Amino acid sequence: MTTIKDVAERAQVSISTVSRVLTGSTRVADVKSEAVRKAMAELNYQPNAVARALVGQRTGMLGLMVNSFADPFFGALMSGVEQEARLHGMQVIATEGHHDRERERDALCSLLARRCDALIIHALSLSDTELLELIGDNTVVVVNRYIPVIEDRCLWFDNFQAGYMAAGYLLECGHSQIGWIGRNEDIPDNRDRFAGFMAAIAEHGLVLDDIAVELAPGTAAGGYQAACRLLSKHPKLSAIQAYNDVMAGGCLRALHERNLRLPEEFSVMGIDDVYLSEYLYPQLTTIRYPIETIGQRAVQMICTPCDQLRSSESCFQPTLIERVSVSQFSPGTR
Amino acid sequence: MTTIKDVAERAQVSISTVSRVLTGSTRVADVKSEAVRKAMAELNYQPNAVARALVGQRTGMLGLMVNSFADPFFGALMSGVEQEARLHGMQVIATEGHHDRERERDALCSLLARRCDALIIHALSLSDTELLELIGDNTVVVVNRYIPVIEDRCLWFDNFQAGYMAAGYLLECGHSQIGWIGRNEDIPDNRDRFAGFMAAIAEHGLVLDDIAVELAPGTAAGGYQAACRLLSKHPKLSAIQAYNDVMAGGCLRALHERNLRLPEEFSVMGIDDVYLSEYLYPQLTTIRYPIETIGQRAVQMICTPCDQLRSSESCFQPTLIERVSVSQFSPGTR
DNA sequence: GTCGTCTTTGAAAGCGTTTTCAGAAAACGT
DNA sequence: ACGTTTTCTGAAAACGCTTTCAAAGACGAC
Repeated sequence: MTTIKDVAERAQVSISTVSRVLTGSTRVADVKSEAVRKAMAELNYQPNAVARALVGQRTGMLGLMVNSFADPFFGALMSGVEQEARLHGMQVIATEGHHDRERERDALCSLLARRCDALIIHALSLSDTELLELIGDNTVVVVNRYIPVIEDRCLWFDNFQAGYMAAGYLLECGHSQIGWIGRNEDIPDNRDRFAGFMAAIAEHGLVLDDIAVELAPGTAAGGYQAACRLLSKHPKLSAIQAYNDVMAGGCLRALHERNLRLPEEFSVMGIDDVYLSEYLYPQLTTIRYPIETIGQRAVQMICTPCDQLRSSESCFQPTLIERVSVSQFSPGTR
Repeated sequence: MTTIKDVAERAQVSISTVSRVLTGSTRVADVKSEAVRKAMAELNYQPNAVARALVGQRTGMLGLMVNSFADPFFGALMSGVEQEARLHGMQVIATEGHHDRERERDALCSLLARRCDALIIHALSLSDTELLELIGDNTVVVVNRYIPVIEDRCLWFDNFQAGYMAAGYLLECGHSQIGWIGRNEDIPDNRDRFAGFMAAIAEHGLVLDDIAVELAPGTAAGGYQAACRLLSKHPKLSAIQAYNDVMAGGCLRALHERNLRLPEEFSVMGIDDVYLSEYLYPQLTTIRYPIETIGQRAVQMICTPCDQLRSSESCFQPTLIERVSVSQFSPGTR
């Protein structure tokens, strides 16, 4: 690798001068500046970002931790983050937490050891205390999670409202025999969505006993299994609300296998509005989680000076995306 | 940030000694070693990876460039890479190329400037020459692309065979009026898949004129549009082969809108076998592109000493994944 | 011609590590 | 007790860069 020294020698100047034309911090005589530029081009010189980071106390790297790269939800988050990061000249460095305490801890440590200028974290398995201890006084933005002590560094989604809105829509469509397919892991998202869901149900005069509930892993396969159990146990159901779109996808498969006409005979609703949901059949009616926007916003919080950052909500609100998987309840069609 | 110096002072030893217990390179007296360990714990010391990288000429970072994080195909690639990288104690640092020459160049330069120990590159827009010039003598693995000069650093997929296999399967099922939905960008993947497709068609005694072809952007929306055009222009079609699963997904939507019963009345086939395809309705019959495996293998090529690496194919072969979107052609059902 | 003011430059310190080198202390053999 | 190894340790150089500091020139004013 050619270094600044090589360039300096070739251009017959000191390394200080080369550094100056590199950073543009100080005026350099035109002749020398030109010579340096020529030497750099000839040697195909590329400044060593590692050395720069060491002396400048700034790596230009943005650490990002998500559960899994393969999940389209996190794909959207990462895309939002990378786009905005690039705008600010930052490089994303990413790890997977895999919803596992040890992995999340390791991943975070690795990011920290590499001295990222800031971290964007989506962690589910670490406790608030552990997380806070790990991040120390580093600049972070925590997405999809609300931690009181660092409220101003959190961006989260109103999961309660999402569940509430979903149930509300289903009820509005006339469904009263509704099933809930949730995750069997006790994570806040699941709790809040279910709580919102139940709140709407209760407001409507129904009680928990009217609701069929099945839990499974938060995957399509999980959704499929839960739906199968639900359908065999509760033949009178006319609609299912899934924890998220991916589980709803599995749920649809179970319904198709039973040769139900969708949405005429049965309605399904998701939450998240991931990439996938538009291509399911029927296209999934869902609640939008603006995760890409959250990613962009996280980067803005990090890269924009406080005074320029027009303050806005930290809690993102759900919006209803009406596609075709939910229809009015028509008694007796089934 | 606490540095090695702080630890040294606290433990009453020189920084050399601290460094030694850190790296474990030399024996250190038990008393001192213990003191150092204690000091590190008390100060919550984490060695600075930047400084280590500078002196050690090794960053422990694996640069990865893909088209887009949000695309499930690349999600799978990234997942494969990260898993294997973690096994080897490497950290992934990723960028998006967005299928754009400038972006790809910038992304690569950024990775190079950061002195990644190796690069895994998926680039479509850069020419072979440009790519070779950029990478210089860095360690790289190029995925999904064959560059003769660095054949031994390439991992690619037999796209021709994939197209050939797909058409073969469709023909075997009795279809003879087949449509092709391709990408309107002239990329090698598209060319090769189509060439393979046509080769099988020709072997079967059919000619190009028997084939309906429509091109569109390589997205679900593109697939949808192309399918709409195809169906209105060629009413006698009984099957469509799409460039990939995502386009096939859009294609299915067009078919559903026309109220065709699938797969009885119409068959659709994809290529890639991404995450998505299992949850389409009907579940997509496709050709598997083992992209996650390719990602893992790329890391192995980088991290495993040559002599230990049991040599294996650089060209990955497609396999047929029979799901339900393709059925035997039965004349007159439509 | 002398002085003060700018502009431009190179030397050197420093960023946080690892590693080489050589010296001090301990252990060993006779 | 003495020389010879062996073990352990700290000083210092190095990695490639930025930045401070001070010196050298250039220039104009008097």
